[in-house]
Amino acid sequence: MSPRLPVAERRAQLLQTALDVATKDGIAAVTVRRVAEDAGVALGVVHYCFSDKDELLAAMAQRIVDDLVEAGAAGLTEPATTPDLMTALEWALQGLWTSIEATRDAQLLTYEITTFALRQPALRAVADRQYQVSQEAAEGLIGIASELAGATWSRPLAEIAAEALAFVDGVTLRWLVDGDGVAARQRLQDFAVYLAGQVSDPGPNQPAS
Amino acid sequence: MSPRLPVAERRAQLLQTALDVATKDGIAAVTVRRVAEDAGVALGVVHYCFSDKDELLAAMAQRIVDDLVEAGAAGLTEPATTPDLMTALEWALQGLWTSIEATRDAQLLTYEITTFALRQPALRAVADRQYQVSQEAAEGLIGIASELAGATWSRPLAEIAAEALAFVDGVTLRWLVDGDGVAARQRLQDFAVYLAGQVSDPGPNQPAS
DNA sequence: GTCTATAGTTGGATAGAC
DNA sequence: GTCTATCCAACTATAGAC
Repeated sequence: MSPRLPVAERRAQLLQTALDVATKDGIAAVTVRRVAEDAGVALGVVHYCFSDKDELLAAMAQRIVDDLVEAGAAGLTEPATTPDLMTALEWALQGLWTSIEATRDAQLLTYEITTFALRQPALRAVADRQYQVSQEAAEGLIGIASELAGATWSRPLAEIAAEALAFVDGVTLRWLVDGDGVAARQRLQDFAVYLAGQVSDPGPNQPAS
Repeated sequence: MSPRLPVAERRAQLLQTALDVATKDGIAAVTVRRVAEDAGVALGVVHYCFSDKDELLAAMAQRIVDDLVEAGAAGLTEPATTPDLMTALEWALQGLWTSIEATRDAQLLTYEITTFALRQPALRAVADRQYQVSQEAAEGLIGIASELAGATWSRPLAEIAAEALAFVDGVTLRWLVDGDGVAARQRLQDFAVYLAGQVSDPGPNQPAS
């Protein structure tokens, strides 16, 4: 059925198939059989490319984190005009939310991966790295927003970013349950106001009052 | 091995065993076999008490939610003195955190249940109810704190509580990964400061300056 | 009414064919 | 080097014994 392929290409194909399955039906639906079937290869081919199921899951988790890095970097394009801090933070959070809302299943999957990784000692590093990457992305996003506005934080950027990350996580999780995107956006808006207050120097660009 | 028992008692026993398994090893470890084995009964007994595995899982989710209600109610005891708003909010959040920190596995399980329920159309109501209950608990806790201080919120209590709930969720999730309880407590402390600013009337009891 | 013994399904892994 | 055919373990569910 499927033509003979070098192992590296097969691996990539199977990894993508596994991610498709997980995104669509959850991590519990990822079985060696299901992946083989969806990819159109025999069962054993998966075990030829991945020593066991755990290696496949670890590769999936790694890919998701890598994609996160890429998406985070892509979202950090600077606008032409120079906004005040609150406007910059609103842009950052609303832009972030737009991409979250467009990838519901992928968001749900990241929470599944996190809890899954926390239960499996072998995947502990995956969860750690997931947050490390998210933390860096948050610092990048908030750092750029404050640079645009020329503002200076009154507390370490890392801690500001950690709080923002926690809030976005919580808001996203609730949105996954209640589906209320309007409420989620409003909560992020409120949080932008809070963040904008965490500065020692608000920068040169102040909003018209 | 195990003596004959009326179905209601068996059901309660098996439900508790299932929760113990899930708390210890995750929801994926909850199999009909494992529950039967840990409870010391034959396999079929579980199917006699629960029509199928889904009913067992649904019952587990319901029990967790019920326990949440109970724990929330228990935490709402009023102290003797009358604090200012920020002190009251700190008490509320730090007390909440103490109970979260003491039940790490149970916290992880609630996130697992949430994502699990979101993947299973039949359990959709479980996730909804999980948040409904949490929301009510949050409103209760924050409502009491502000009543103690005699403060009046500038926005609907429901929305204040929703934001606090989101933040606590996010902070807890991260703590599950990085284990940094000190950082978590500090984040909740910062959030208490934010909340204390969300009033139209801070109440009669002001902190000594 | 309660529990046991057994059937049938799905899953992970591997020896060996090409 | 790549893939197929097969094995064995673990699971859910039920028919029927006590």
